[in-house]
Amino acid sequence: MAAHPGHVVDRAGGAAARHPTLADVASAAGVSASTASRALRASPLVRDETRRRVLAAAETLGFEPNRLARSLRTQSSLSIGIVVPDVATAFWAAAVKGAQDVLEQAGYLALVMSSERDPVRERAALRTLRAHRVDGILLATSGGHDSLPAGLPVVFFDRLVPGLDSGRVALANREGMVLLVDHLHVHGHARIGYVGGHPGSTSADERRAAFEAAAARSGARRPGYLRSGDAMWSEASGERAAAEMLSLAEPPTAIVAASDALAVGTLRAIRKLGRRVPEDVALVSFDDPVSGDLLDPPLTALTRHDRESGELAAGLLLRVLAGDTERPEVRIPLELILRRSCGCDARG
Amino acid sequence: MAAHPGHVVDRAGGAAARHPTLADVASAAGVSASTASRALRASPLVRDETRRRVLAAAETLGFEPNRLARSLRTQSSLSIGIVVPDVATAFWAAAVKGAQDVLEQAGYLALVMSSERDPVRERAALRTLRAHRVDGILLATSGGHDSLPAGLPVVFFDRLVPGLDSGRVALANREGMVLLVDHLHVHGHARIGYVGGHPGSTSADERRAAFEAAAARSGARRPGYLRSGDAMWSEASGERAAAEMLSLAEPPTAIVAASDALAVGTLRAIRKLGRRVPEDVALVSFDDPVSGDLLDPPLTALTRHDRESGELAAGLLLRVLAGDTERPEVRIPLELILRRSCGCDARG
DNA sequence: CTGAAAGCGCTTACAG
DNA sequence: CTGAAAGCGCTTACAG
Repeated sequence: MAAHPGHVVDRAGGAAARHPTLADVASAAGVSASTASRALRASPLVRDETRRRVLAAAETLGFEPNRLARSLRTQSSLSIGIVVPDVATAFWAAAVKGAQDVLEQAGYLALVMSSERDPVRERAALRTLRAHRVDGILLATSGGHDSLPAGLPVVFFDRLVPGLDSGRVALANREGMVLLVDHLHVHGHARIGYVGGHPGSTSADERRAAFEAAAARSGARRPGYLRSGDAMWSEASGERAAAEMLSLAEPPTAIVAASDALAVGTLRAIRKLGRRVPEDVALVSFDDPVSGDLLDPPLTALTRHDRESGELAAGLLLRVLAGDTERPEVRIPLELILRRSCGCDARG
Repeated sequence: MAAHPGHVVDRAGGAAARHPTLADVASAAGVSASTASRALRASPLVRDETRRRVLAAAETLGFEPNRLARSLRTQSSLSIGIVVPDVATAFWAAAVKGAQDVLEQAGYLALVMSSERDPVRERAALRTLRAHRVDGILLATSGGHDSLPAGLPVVFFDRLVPGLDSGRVALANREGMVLLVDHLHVHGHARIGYVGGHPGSTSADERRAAFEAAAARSGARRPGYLRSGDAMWSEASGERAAAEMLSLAEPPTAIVAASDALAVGTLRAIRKLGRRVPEDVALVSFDDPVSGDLLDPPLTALTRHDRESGELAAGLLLRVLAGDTERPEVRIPLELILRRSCGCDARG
């Protein structure tokens, strides 16, 4: 398959043409490999005229330095691993993009992997990343953190595991939840249900705890008002949880959904039961869903800061790589967007 | 920053601990590096007892073979580059995920980059990928294909450039558009407007051409009925285009939007003008938007096949890498989802 | 300012 | 079945 060393393959043929090497450039320019290397790396040790010759040779040959060889020699891959539960989920897609942008800006290559919420696959991803000798890792963990590479800087984001990291970034889950519940109190609701994320992650646990604390103030806690979706926080699981809650003898008059997908599932459940939002049940969502203002009714929710999560995490990691010894925990503040589903009559 | 060779850094210290090397494993197991390598790679040339000793040594040392060194030596990186306009866009996020899954299944690492729809950045991404010696590329091009690495297998997807590739995958744009327009004809519409994607990409051009051909059959083509959004196919640009169209003296009675974002923008424009869907203007969308069934009104649209695009493209590339010489063009068929925005009274 | 030499961590003919 | 040696493509002290 691959060309045998020394056996040059026809460029027109099916096999890949051999990449020109530094030695090729050097001999074309009539200098040694050392000099060619220095010229390309803009070393001050090389004469201008020489540098020009080397650059010209590199240009005509279409030379692209082999990063693998360079990394091996310099003992630094200039690459960063990013692992998230699922890159195709809107939140992580945006967060990863944000992180990748700041990393590439700084000259790093991002290696992105999905753990599929499986600790085993997360461990496998971490191993692969280690095999590629990444200089650091951005991790939204699904539980594989028992095998964190020792000595490798790791910044946790969205899903935290205090103690083993080089920094942490997450949304202000508690404060955001308080915003939501307090607003429902303003509308006079006392029987408030909760459709939460699957316990075990930072956001699921923090949001739920904050909900319980805030809802306790309205004094109306009922068994069956506290429910959770599945590990994927899927729409379907939110729909199921909401449907069960709404079938109680005394159903809640308002529901807080802990995420966009859960909110959309809840909305679907309410719709199927033939109830109206917000007249029969008010609904607020932690994350603003896609086109949240165009849903029927427009959803009251917290602002999204998806990109920012990734950008901040990448920024922290970069600082650690630069030698900074601080290991801060950063929280991203959220704001309430008033629309119609809570009972407000705000225009979209 | 990096540990100097030979200078072992304290594991507890801030700097990264040196990775154990094959030589470390070999000496721990009391064999040569050659034998250690063979044992780890499951070569039949090594005695069972020896293999066991090597494996045990690797285990205790936490040895993870350096892929960079391996790739350099074997002249095969086992990595594939994927470049798309924007990984944070739902369609590409899903397509990339699909591709990544099949590539990883086959033992490849995916290197994912966004071109931001900029040919200059696309070229830069391709150069980076070449520097990392990827074995092949999956490309949803934004125009940087004048510098395609010669001899490297490239499979185009979603955005095609026939001729220079090793295969192509795209949605059945023409057939899908015909489905949409024909359905509007069924509802009796003769004045049909079009909010399309920015010209220059496969999907924008094919969809528009198909629309024009299909709409011509209803005989009612008006100047001003054919509009385009911006290069990002953004909601805002769709809203603008739709608003202009609806301000015509004789506005269309139905609109076809060439994408989900464009459709959502169009919906927003209609809403702001105080018109009703479908009573005043019917609306159909090429791509089904997120929660399309929960919008007000639920949107008639074509089924999504986001993941599939990536999976098929990756599959084609894998086949090329395995030596297959076919260079097929694959089209993914789309189906119509009838909801309310077209005038049907289907229940969500 | 330039070049010869060593070495990063692997794999793989080659010889035994 | 095992080991010594060469080499993948770079970078960087070291000597001139």
